[in-house]
Amino acid sequence: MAPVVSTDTEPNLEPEHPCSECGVRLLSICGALAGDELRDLRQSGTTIRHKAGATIFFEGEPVDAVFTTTAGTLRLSKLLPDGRRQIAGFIFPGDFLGITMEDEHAFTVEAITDAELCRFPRYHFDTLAEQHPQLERRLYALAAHELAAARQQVVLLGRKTAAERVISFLLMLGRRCAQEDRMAQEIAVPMSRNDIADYLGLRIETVSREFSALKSAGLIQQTNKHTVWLLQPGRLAKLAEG
Amino acid sequence: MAPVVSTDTEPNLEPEHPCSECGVRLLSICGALAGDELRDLRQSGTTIRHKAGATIFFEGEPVDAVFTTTAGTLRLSKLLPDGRRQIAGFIFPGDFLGITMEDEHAFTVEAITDAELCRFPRYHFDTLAEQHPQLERRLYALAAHELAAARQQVVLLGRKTAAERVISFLLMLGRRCAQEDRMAQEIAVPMSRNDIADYLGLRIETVSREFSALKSAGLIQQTNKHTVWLLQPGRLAKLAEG
DNA sequence: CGAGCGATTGATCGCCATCAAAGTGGGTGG
DNA sequence: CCACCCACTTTGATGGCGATCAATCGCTCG
Repeated sequence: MAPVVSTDTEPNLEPEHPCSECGVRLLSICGALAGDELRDLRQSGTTIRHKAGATIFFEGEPVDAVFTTTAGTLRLSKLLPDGRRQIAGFIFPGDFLGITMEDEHAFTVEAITDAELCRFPRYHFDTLAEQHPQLERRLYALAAHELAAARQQVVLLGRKTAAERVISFLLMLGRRCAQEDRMAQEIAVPMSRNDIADYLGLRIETVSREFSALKSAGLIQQTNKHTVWLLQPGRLAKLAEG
Repeated sequence: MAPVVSTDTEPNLEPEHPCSECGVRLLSICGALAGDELRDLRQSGTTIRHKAGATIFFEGEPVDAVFTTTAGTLRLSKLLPDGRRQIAGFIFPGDFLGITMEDEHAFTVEAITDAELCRFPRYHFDTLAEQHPQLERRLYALAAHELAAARQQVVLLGRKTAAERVISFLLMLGRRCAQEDRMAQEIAVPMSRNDIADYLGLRIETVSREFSALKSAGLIQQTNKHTVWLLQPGRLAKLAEG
């Protein structure tokens, strides 16, 4: 969710080290480490792969590991007893998964697309964090970022109209792929209408209608269901805030 | 917002030290420090008082300080351009105010009741945090806690009905004053109906109606507008989740 | 080509917002 | 001490946005 903090310089790393090829290392938690510390972390970590739709962990399960996402998109969701579902956030490559002090997961995490993660046992990760202030600092920065994002979502859900929610959502996705604010921007929308609806506190039909309205207003354009062009980012940004 | 982490032992502290009398020290960020470090922090800090309704800082202002709340209740809010307001959270005595990596405040903070805070210049606080891993760790724990709370609010706003929102809100307040889960529990509700409405993503009339409904259902009881008894916590808890 | 699932579009409903008016209580000044 | 005021709250009547119900479309895969 958070457009993650990046480091300025590439720490030394022997070329054959598997993490050296990791495309998201510098974006994620691992960027805070180098050399021996990274080797420590790596040795405790395993790469896990999940098919689209698979569950990484369920709400209520014990928190015994943390993760770094290296590929794919995940969703963080919660079910009410009667089946209503709310998605609290999406997790993209480079995002860290494991900001909590609780013993149980408060949310379920599932793969939206095929996904790949690095899994680190929690006890080992906690120890490492205690030994490396810069890692702890990075964790704090990530937590602060996630908190800001969650509060933005609170504003969206509490006070925005359906149209504003959908536009805000597209702009948020756009910010992730942002290469200079281009006039027209192509953005990937890996999640289904259902996921979007459950993220925005709407029903699938409403999301669909809002997409259609944006298309006929000439504000967006779609080639297929998972690719959207933002045609007028400036106007969209205004509309997103009411 | 977060029922804050507490330490087990009271660190040594010379009796005449002003912080030694601080009722919330052990609950807040300062509990991570003792002796010289606490003196450092204290020397950089000033006590500030605000009347009910006063603004501590506005959204968009530079973040040049962090705060610990020692008395009173604050609200964290954001205005949309057309005047719609969303309250992202309430801040109670002991709560830390300043979890961010941004240069500008994302939210406005105002005093709901007369309030008292300890104000610490940011540069000094950041330096102190860098020098004291246990302080950084405490900050991380607080951030993780706030994140969990914010995501709970996301679920509330995205998927709960008006009745469920009001009940969840009362239970959240109840958890703050929780002395054993008593059969009937008295809770303080320092904020106005308007604040409650803007927190729950509802209008004031709806909040009022839901309070009335809970009263006639025998689930709560009110002596005055700012005191509520939870008569059947168990049933309320069930109703809060749908 | 047909089955099946997700997405779209249309018709109607219901919850909560909005509009309106009356009630309540705390504070101030006479 | 009381009368008045004003802001907040409560209650009632109506309306609208988004949910729900329903039908069709369109794509993917067998």
